[in-house]
Amino acid sequence: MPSPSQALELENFLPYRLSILAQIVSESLHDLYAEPFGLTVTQWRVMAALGRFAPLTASDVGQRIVMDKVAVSRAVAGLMERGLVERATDRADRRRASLRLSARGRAMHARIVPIALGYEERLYKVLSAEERRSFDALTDRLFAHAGTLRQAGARTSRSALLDSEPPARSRS
Amino acid sequence: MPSPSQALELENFLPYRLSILAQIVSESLHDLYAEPFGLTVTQWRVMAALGRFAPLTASDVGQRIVMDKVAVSRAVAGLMERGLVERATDRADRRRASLRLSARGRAMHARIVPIALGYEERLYKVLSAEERRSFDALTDRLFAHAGTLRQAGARTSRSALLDSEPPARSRS
DNA sequence: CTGAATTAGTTTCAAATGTAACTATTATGC
DNA sequence: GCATAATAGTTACATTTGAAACTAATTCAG
Repeated sequence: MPSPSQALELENFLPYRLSILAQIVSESLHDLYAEPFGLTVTQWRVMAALGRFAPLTASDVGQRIVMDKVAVSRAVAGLMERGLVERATDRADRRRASLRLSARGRAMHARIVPIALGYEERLYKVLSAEERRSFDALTDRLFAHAGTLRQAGARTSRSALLDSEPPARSRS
Repeated sequence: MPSPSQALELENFLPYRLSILAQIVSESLHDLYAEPFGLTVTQWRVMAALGRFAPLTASDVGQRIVMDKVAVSRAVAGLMERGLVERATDRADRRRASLRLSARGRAMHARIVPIALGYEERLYKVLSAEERRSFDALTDRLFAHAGTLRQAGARTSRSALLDSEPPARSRS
């Protein structure tokens, strides 16, 4: 078996494959909540982050969902306009503001979660339970490894996601 | 084991995981070719498609790399300006134009391919050969299944990718 | 304390992207 | 053949997105 890799076979090229798989999945899911709830993908992710991890600052949200602070700021602005998110300025440090879902936001969140989980469930149906675990484990490792590869010579190094631990507050 | 899924754990939610994994991989790769070659992600994908599948029309390219014709048109315009791609109008059907890499384009392509494959190789190093095959097979199935799920109630149904067969020319 | 440096978050401006309209060419129905 | 429809591709406009500048508040050095 000579030269194992000389030609770039796009259809077998991992970055490309991941990209289109992620894209079709993300769009499919968006199709389910966009119209009934009027949320963009980023807005939904902010809501999901707040729904899961109680009060968070905008920066915390950004670290959670791998989104820069500008994107978070805009998504939050839109959500606050619609009364889905509440902001409370931190009295000790008035630069910060902790965010949480409002009652309306929680209600909407509660309606979307089953839709999202239902889609995931349908998608996963094509895999056996074991395959599913295997796939999760493999993506975890790929993700961690991709992060370390990126360190070597990258400007932005914001990583540490796929992680259920909070990102370690800078101050105690 | 009661209610197997009630809360949405973002960090374990497949669409989210796929999305950020694809994002970090795509960005890491882009870091490698963006600066030296001055290509956007879409331009590089067009070049990759042309590099692999000889002469293609703009529509063919779009089907190959899952990109709408406007995006292809713009990427091609940029590539032609730089003399990386050549266009030849089809004499039989003057709406069509077949695209191919120019000599310069082929030279650049030849320099980028090893970089791309090298990145893929480094990324895959975290998996054993068997895990790698397994991961590929699982993504294939997820992809195919995601496509069928999307059919049911989707406006755009452009699928059929991850496939090395050409997308069946409309005319013989 | 006072001034430089940090940090949280927003706003501004430019580039990228998507949708819809448009041009040019070919196919189809009658 | 001729009007209508369909197809390939581009252009125009409106929205989204990202990078950098900016505001406000806090920390840190001396």
